[in-house]
Amino acid sequence: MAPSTDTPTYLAVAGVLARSLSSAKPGSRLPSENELARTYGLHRQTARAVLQELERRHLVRRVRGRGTFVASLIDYRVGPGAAPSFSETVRRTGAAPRSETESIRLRAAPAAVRAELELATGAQVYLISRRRFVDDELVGCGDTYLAADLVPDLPRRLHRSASLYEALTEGYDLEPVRAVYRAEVELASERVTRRLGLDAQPWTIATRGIAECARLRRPIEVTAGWLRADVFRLVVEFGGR
Amino acid sequence: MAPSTDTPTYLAVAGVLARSLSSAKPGSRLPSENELARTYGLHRQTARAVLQELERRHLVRRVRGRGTFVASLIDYRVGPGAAPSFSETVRRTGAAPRSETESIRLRAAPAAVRAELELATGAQVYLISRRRFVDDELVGCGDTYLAADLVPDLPRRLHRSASLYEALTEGYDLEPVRAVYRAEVELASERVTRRLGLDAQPWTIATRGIAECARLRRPIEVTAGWLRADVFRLVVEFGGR
DNA sequence: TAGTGGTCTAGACCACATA
DNA sequence: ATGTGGTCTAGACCACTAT
Repeated sequence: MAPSTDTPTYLAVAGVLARSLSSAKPGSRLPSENELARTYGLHRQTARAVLQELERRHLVRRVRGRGTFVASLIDYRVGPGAAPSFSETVRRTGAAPRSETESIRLRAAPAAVRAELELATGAQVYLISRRRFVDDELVGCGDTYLAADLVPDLPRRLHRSASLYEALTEGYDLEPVRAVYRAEVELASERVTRRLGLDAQPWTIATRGIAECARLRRPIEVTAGWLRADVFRLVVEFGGR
Repeated sequence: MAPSTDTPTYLAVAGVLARSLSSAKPGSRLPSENELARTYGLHRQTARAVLQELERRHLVRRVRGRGTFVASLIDYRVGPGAAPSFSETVRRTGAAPRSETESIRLRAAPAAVRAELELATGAQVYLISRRRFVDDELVGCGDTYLAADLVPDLPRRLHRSASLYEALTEGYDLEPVRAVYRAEVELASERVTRRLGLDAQPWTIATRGIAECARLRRPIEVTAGWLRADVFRLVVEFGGR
């Protein structure tokens, strides 16, 4: 409240709140902008700056009409051994992962995918669009391209909330294994922003992978995914342990 | 200027500027907040929001008293083969890297470092603090711990702007090779924030590595580094190409 | 309907960099 | 001395979510 030194008021208050947040329960609500302004004797815009600073640090998430809530970062570990699994990553933190198939569409393979899957010109692929949730909060989305001839009748056999991996292994005897994997931190495109239900383009962990089937000795799927970078933290590890 | 639709003014103007930025020369100056307000007929705070939005997207960097400047992101590629070199990474983009030794201090090894370097209790290490520049802009900093017995007389033999790697290979016949490597995106600590000369804690790519010497068959150095995430972009790659 | 966060204007003072 | 970005108050309207 009293800016005794040169450190700005909103950073001072943010520091106070930040310290108290470390022991707060994820998902619990913070004071609103108006409450904060009242209790610290600030203008609403200054109180707002406090909460925005906490949001910038990924300590809270704010949603219009509802409030400001304590966030908890999930480490998204990437190593030479294995590409990370969304569900396992989330479950390890004690939260509840959920994946939902938005749509399954049959279409001619785009050129890039055709090259990666070693398909002939005009070959068809299934494009499977999915959304990822943590504790029922939408935190990511992804697309998978599958050579259509390998998974006949897929739309009927993959239901909305089923695991794609399980469908492939158990339904089609395909055992996808990651051959190429790439992850980077990037600003969401407008399309991904819309899919995530956000206004402003969020930073994301963008992944792209090609999986092969050992039995068939050929690449069978291409996946691209985006996870909100204010929910997941990219961690890379080589060697050690 | 005219909010014909529901998309806010500051995002509309930011979109216009963002498109024009893709063909702008990195380092060149954007209009100031006041100029922007004048040309678009906005209040200064709204013009400010425009430039802050561009900063949030890492398209520009702003510095108090000087102005807003076009930024250029540098990919910081990490793969199973090799840990990236700061200098090579920067040089490949056509920019000018520079590393500067801030200080070299002799001290008892901290417990964590002692374990990683397999040193006896009370063993001494050199702590070398360095700063990283791109085109004379401070973009990172780092610390290196070296077992003191391996590099006698180091403070006199490593000058301010020399390469530490070259000093080790040519001056001491040590050939450090990365054994363990870890990179993650994290908010800078207050200490790192100060070293980077910033007010607000920036997001950084934080790295930590242990290097061994093949000849001696033992770990010889521990390094920790922080690079501004609005200057570098973390990219991880496995397999392929 | 009340409360939340999101946007915008008006106007002020400040610290800092440059000339 | 001027211009830059950084902070702060005052007060307004809006869209969205809950009840």
